[in-house]
Amino acid sequence: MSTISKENYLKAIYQNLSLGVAATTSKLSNDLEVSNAAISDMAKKLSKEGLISYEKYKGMVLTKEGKKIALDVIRRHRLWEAFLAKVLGIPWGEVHNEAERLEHHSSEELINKIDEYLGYPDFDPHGDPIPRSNGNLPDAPKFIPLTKTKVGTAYKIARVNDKNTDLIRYFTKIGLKINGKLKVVDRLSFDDSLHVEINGRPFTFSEKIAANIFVNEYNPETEK
Amino acid sequence: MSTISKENYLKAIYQNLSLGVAATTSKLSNDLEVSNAAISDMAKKLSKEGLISYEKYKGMVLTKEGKKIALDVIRRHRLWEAFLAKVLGIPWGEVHNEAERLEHHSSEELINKIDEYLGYPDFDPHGDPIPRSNGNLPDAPKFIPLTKTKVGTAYKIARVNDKNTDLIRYFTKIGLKINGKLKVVDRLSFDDSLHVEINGRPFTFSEKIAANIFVNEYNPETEK
DNA sequence: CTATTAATTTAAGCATGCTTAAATTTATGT
DNA sequence: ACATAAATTTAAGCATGCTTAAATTAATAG
Repeated sequence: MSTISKENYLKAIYQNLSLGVAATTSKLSNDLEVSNAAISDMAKKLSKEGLISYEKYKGMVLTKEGKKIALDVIRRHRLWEAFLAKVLGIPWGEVHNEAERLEHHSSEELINKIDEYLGYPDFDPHGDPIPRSNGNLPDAPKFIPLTKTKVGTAYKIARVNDKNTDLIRYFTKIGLKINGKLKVVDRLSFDDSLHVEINGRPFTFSEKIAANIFVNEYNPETEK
Repeated sequence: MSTISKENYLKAIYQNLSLGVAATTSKLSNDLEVSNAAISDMAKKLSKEGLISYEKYKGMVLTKEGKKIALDVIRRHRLWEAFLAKVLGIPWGEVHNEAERLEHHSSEELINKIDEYLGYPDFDPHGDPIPRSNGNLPDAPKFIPLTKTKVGTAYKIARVNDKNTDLIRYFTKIGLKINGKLKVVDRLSFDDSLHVEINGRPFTFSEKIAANIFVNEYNPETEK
């Protein structure tokens, strides 16, 4: 049987794997803020239930069924984020924490109603793609980490990491928003910090901040 | 510390006491669908935490603090019901089950946003009063159970029990709605079944159904 | 290649909130 | 009043999902 805890484990495994990061015991221990022993324990259970495949000391991979559950949890999470932001005007930096709890307590019918209400959106307020009810992700260009962009080039801001409320508040403050334009002015090789321009104003991002921002090619034709 | 389970116990105790029903072990066991032993167990814990006062074999009473939590859970429940019905158009018979889960997973900020969005409503879709954020209940005339009404009199439908989806679906089907008019035509002494008129159409309610409907005086002046 | 370090797993234990079965207390009928 | 029934509590046990500490396996440096 699936529980809140198992949903969270599956989601965390999915999110690591989808970023190309191995779902190891220590990585998950860090992500989920529980001990290594707890991860090891749960890995056995999820494996026995056929939701992950797991060999001792080797990390975890989702089975088809495990992936389906993970995507469903993510769907619920992102739809809640979009819904709360749109209807209640909750700031995009704060919807994550609410969604983190609500995602485990909503019927499929409720989630589909929210989806319908929002007009079947493809992305949540942070630019993350929302899995459809059939489990597919909408097509979208692959996100480019701001850390890997070219100096002198303009990009479209496509996604920010949804997990840090304070950082997103700062983004709001400086006018950084999804689908906005960002120009990479310079990158200091000393610390990989970035000089960028947003709405004509200059800002400097540490590498750590830049790692939370993702962009796409900027296409002046399709933008206003 | 308060948990989902404790919130549910406190809510159930409150709801019994507010109907003038003693919060005994067996009553709560029935309401919460757990064993008598579980109730007994929890009674000790809640008592130790100062949320109820409890003497063995004597039933439970909420302390001030326990009542505060109970009212807060009820507030969350009823605001969710109102919100889901209004925004998503979820039928009034179905919002209860969703609210039953969401009530335990919403921050105070979220609940207050919902309250604000709805314009600080006094009643939920079933006619139940919504506790305010300060813990007070809105003033309202006391509900009269349909079972205690006078034959030949017209009443305003004020509240229905929110717990039975099927029954509420039936109410919808026959045009029974909150604030609607209902005339008591006859009561059979044999089984206390009621003949009523709603929108000019006659219906018969068993006593069991009537016990789930509550009314107020009908005032033709204030009604349209 | 081996010693040391890092990562992971196993073992034992704990809190929560249930269960069933047995014991106990309270209520009821005559 | 007193036997019986009903209600309640106690006892023992279980599943979940954690913890810390010890044991084990894998990775890495020299």
